[in-house]
Amino acid sequence: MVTVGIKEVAQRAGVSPGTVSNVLNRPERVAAATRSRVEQAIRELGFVRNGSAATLRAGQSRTVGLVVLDVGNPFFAEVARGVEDVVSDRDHAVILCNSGESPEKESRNLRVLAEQRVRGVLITPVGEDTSRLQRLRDRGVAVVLVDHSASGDLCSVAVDDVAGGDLATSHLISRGAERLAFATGPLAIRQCADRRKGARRALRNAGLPVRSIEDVVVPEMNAHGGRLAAEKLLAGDLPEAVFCANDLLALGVLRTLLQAGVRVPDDVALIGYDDIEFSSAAAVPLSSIRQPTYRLGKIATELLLDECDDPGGHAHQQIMFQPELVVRESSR
Amino acid sequence: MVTVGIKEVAQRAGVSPGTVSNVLNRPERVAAATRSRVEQAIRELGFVRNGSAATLRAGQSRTVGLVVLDVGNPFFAEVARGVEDVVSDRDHAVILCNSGESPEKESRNLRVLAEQRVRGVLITPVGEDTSRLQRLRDRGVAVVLVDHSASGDLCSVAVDDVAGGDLATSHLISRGAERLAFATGPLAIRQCADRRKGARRALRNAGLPVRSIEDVVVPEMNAHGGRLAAEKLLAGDLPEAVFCANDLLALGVLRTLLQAGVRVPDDVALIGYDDIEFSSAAAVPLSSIRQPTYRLGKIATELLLDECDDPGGHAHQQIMFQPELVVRESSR
DNA sequence: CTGTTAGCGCTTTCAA
DNA sequence: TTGAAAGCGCTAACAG
Repeated sequence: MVTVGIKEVAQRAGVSPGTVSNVLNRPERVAAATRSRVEQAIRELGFVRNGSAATLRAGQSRTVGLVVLDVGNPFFAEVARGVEDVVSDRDHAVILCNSGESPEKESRNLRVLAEQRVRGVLITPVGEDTSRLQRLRDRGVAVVLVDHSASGDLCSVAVDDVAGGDLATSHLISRGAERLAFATGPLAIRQCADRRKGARRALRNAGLPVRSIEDVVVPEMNAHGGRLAAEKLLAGDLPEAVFCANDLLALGVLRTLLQAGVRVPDDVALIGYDDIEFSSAAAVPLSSIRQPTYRLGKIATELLLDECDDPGGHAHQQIMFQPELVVRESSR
Repeated sequence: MVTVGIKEVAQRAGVSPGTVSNVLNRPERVAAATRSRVEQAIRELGFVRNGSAATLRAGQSRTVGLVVLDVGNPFFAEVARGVEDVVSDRDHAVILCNSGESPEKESRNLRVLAEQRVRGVLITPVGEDTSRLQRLRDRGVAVVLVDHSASGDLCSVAVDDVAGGDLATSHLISRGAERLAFATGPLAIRQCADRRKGARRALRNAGLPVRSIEDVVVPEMNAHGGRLAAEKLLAGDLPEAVFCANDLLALGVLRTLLQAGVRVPDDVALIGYDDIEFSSAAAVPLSSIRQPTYRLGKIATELLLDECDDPGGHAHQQIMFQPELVVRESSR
């Protein structure tokens, strides 16, 4: 493996290394003839710029870090797609890290990213403590929170879960429901708590008492959790409508209710959250709340790169997206 | 933003920069007392090693590239999780790239990875042409193919789709089916073609004529495609069993059949492919073929890092995982 | 418009 | 066991 650097290219093109660097970084400052001679030499030698050397010298890289709670989760996978699209358009690269909801892993990730001298970090932080992020910023690394709202000194991009809870619940109420249930994972999860808050707001706005909605908390937010929730519901007086904190839960509820001979939506109306691809294919197509997941990643990245490109003129923004109601048969 | 490098640490600890470097890279060669003094200085100053400088000097980085066809696809998201876990255990980082099935984007990705001087690249190539990869290897970058099998001069990790097709079909036959359908996306997609091949092999092995299975090709491998396929089936003589090239397709078929009053599995048995999380939550829980997706990423990464760590002693391996039959009510 | 030059921060011999 | 010193390949300021 021969090493072909800027020097070899310069020699072959009969110019100095500085000129090759200019062709690479500021082509407009090089005479057209010289430039094409250099470009040809680059092609002939198969030269590829050494990014480490460039980063070292220039003091900044062309990479950004992305730290998510779980890459395997379609929500974050879609966010990652948005991030990658923007970053790749701007000729940068993404370093992907998975914190797996562990603060220790998150810290390790952040250290690796700091070592790599990423220009910025997109992160869904594990807890509420953002002091680790503050330290990063002190090092000159831009930070944007994803799916988590910041408080003024940081950019953030999130989706309004309270509004989503309100949207779902208002919809059920508008169909005539007066006795509701909220099937959810642990309320310690911010998303669950916020969606519940929104549900209660909807009740108040409709003039219904808060006790019109019953919380059904299950440990896991998947289909199995949904089955559990449905079993609890079946054991008592069935509500007229059920709002589930996510679609997986809703699919589990749906299936269990149908098996018990309950008709959806005639006996019980149902709505989920996330609008995952499969929801429309459920036994009864599931109403849901859709989040602009791809845009979350896209906008967050644009914010981040803007901050990097103009650290002085940059004003931090906290962007809150509004979720969207998708009505299908399960609550028609 | 003050810059704290190895020199500042050295000064504070009263040692030379070389010793600090040794503490970082070969701590066993440094006297315990000196080492802890240096470690303390590192902590006090909040020193973080400059990865670019290290890479430049050492000639190799601690990053690997991952190029997938679509990060948003749960299959690749799960592969990415496997990759990230291993890489992070070995104190490396992943640079994530999305080719979006475009050869141009793939080339750009590969160039960026080459610039970053990644130690190796994990890739699901867009086409069958692996010459671009060969060029990478000539540069000293290790390459492992993911979900695509290589031919001797490269490592690869894939899942045997022919075996999967055979497994699914043999299962349906063992239930007594003699008239089958194969619902699939375009046969130009390798996975579809291979699964079909497996299905036909199963027929032969069972002594059934190849015409016992009817191909139902639809343009999109999602729930909508499934609906289309089911409508085609309903328009003719219903088969006794349907094998779908993926679960999304199968869910669409399932729903459409149920709506038409067809009982599953009594009238028509059904099996999908991929065993996505939602399959078990379907109106009729869906039988499927499970692939070791996470392991695919994990093993591929281990192979890659092994090759990097011992380029001489490394023997290329082509690993083919066997998929697994998961029987649920839809074909019970 | 092009060439010269001085490092960026670190690793790694080699010598002490 | 530790220190001194020579670059890794590139960029950017400056001079010509």
